[in-house]
Amino acid sequence: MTAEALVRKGRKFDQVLDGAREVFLRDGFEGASVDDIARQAGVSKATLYSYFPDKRLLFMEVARAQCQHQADEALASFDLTRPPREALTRVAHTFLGFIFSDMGQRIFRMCVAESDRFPELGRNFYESGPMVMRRALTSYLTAAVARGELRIDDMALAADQFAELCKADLWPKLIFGLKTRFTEAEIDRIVDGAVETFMARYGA
Amino acid sequence: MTAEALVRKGRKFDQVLDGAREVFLRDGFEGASVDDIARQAGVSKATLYSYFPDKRLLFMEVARAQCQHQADEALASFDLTRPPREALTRVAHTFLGFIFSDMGQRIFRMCVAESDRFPELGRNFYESGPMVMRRALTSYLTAAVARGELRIDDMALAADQFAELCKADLWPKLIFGLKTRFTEAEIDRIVDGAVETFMARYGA
DNA sequence: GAGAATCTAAACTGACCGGTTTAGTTAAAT
DNA sequence: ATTTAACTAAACCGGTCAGTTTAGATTCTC
Repeated sequence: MTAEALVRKGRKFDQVLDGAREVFLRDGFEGASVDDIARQAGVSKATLYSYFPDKRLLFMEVARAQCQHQADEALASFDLTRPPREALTRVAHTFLGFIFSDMGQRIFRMCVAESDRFPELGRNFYESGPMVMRRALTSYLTAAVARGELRIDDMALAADQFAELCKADLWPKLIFGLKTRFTEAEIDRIVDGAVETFMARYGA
Repeated sequence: MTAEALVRKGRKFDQVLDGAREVFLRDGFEGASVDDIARQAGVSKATLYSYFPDKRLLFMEVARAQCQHQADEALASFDLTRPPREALTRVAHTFLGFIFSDMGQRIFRMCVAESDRFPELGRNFYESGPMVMRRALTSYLTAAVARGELRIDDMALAADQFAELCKADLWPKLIFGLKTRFTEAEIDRIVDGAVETFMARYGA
């Protein structure tokens, strides 16, 4: 008996989660039927219900795992030692690459839509979304200030401002369906503009 | 026969729209049942269906009207003649006052959630939401640049950046349910920070 | 290979929902 | 006062969905 057997009672646990993720992300919470999920997972409905007491908890688990996964991935490529313009440009591209991805959008949409039905979901997403970005940026900014490369009084505010600057123009267009993808040039315009504005305020 | 009788065939048209708005904003598109709407509107289901061929079109009409109404309201108080710090601070407070309102939030949530089911909805919201803000700001910035109070190369980018700066920190917390309202001090911190950063970049 | 745990397919329950219909009532126009 | 347009309440239809049950098949363990 392995350790996780206490939680994952059977061998098809992962199949269920994978199928649920796929269908939930495609159709949303209400749009996804449990029969669809079971079919997608290649599992009987009874098996699914032997793992999760109801649809709501299955959804929560999918969302939680997905947020976790993305937070980890986002944190992977951070270099605290580079000078501000370079580091910020790089962070911005990573950040946008994620929130503009199909997966990132779907998760955002789902969290916004369902976060009053599932208050935990919103909090969870915030923790492993905006909060991760803020922490990563803050620690970089702190290091850069210590090196005398930046001058910042309110570190958290500076981090949040930079994140917001990166979304200018593009994010609303994406989220409300006016565009579905952007050229390198469009992204560079925003990122360079964000870095420029940030440096104008906080550059040493 | 009045002019609007061609469109509003009967006397309870407004009742239906009012009831629909209330229920849709409270429960979302899927969550709202037509029976609920009819009950809330104080109207029979048959009457409701005599005005609108189906639930989807009723929803679209409610959303359209609501977006229009808010766009008009937002544009009311703009003073193109004031100096940047004052004008921007004022715009920021108006802007935040709206997007932080209960109504503003609900509409945003609804548009995000349903804008792949109803592509028109997203576009409509964008036109009478972000786009209105951008146009208003752009025209102010243009005037201020002409007066020599600001120096801006990409007007649209500057406008979008300012709007984004105003949402730093607060907006994600609100939208993901970490907080439901903010103190004056919390808002001032963000608005002042936004104006400061904007002026650092674009001040003449 | 026996027994226990896990899984399956499919039928079923009970509830809800969008939309229609019916038979009759209220209000407005002439 | 009569006609006509708008409205009502309630039953009804076809369909979907979450969740349960059943009877049996598969897989794992020892």
